[in-house]
Amino acid sequence: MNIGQAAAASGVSSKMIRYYESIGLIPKTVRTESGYRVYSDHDVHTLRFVRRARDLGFSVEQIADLVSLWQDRERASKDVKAIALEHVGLLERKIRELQEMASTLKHLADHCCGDSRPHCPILEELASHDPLPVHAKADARFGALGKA
Amino acid sequence: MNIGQAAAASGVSSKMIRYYESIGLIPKTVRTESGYRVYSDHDVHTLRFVRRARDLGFSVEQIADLVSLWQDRERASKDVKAIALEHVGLLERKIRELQEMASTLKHLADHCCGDSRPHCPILEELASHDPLPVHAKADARFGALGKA
DNA sequence: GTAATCCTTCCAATCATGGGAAGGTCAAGC
DNA sequence: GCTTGACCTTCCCATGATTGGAAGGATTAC
Repeated sequence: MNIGQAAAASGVSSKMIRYYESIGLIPKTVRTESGYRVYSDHDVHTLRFVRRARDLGFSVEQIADLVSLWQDRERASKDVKAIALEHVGLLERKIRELQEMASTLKHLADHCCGDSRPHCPILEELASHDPLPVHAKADARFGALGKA
Repeated sequence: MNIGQAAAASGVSSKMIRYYESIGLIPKTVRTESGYRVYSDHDVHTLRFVRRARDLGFSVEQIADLVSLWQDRERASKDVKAIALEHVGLLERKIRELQEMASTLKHLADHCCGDSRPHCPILEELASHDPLPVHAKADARFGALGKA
C-alpha cells in the first residue's frame, strides 16, 4: 500500500504520516526500490490509533506514550489511565476558561443594543480600567482556537 | 514612558507590544533620539484595551476591528455586537468539542481499573476499528491546548 | 568610569498542519 | 514505446500568538 492509500484508510493525511515518521511517532516504513513508502494493514492500524488519539485531543507527545504502552504487553493500565486523566484535567481547565470568556462576553453582548447608535457596553468594558468582571481572564493563551 | 514601563502598566509584554506594532495592530510610537519607543498614558490605555480583548479570547484580527470601532465615534454598536457574538459562537463550538472529548475520555477512564495489569479499555478503544463512541470527534484540530 | 539594567533589531522555536515547488515513478491508453 | 496524468519523493514556507535569546547600543545608578 502506498502512502496515499494508507492515508485514505487511516484518516491521517499523507503529509501527517510523513511528519509522524519524521518525528519518530511511527517507525520508518519499508520502501520500494524507487523510494516509495509501503504500508501494511498493521501500519494502518497504528495510524488509525494515532488518529483516534488526536481526535480526543491528545498531544503528539502523549500519543507517543500511548502507542508505546499499547505495544507493550506488560504495561500497567494505571499508566494509561494516568495519561488519560491528566489530559481530562487539561481539557476541563480549558473548558472552564472558555466558558468564562463566553459568559462574560454574552453578558456584555446582552447589554448592547446592537443598533446603529455608537453607545456600546462591550467597548466600554474593554476600555475600562477596572478588572474584568468576575471571572473572564485567560491564564494561558491558546494558540488559535481552531479553524471552526 | 519606555516600553518596559508601558508593558508593566498595561499587562502586555514588551515583546508583544513590539509585535503588535509590527503587524499594525497599534500605531508606531514616537521614538527618542536614540531610538527608544515612547508611550503616553493614552497608548497604555489602548494597550490595556488590547489585553482585555485578548483575555476574552479575541483574535488579533478581531481586536484590530474592535480597536478601530472603539476609536470611531460614529460606529454602530451592532458592528461591535456582531464581532462579539461571532466570537461567542466560536467559543461555544470549541467548548462543545472539548466537552465531547472530555466526556468520552472520562467514560473510558472510568472503565479502566488503573492497576498494574495490562488490560485497558482506553487502549482497546483507541485500537478499535469502530467509530469513536457517540460524539468525541474533533472536526478541527487545535494548535496546542495552551500551557496549562 | 563602570556595572547593571534597560533598550534596539533580528532570528529561532513552539505545535500540528497545510501548501506548494521541483523532480522522479508508475499505470493506463494509444 | 511514448505520452499523460496521477502518484510519489524531499525541501521549504506559512499559520497564530508568544517566548527566548543573541549582539549591540543607551541610560542610569553608584
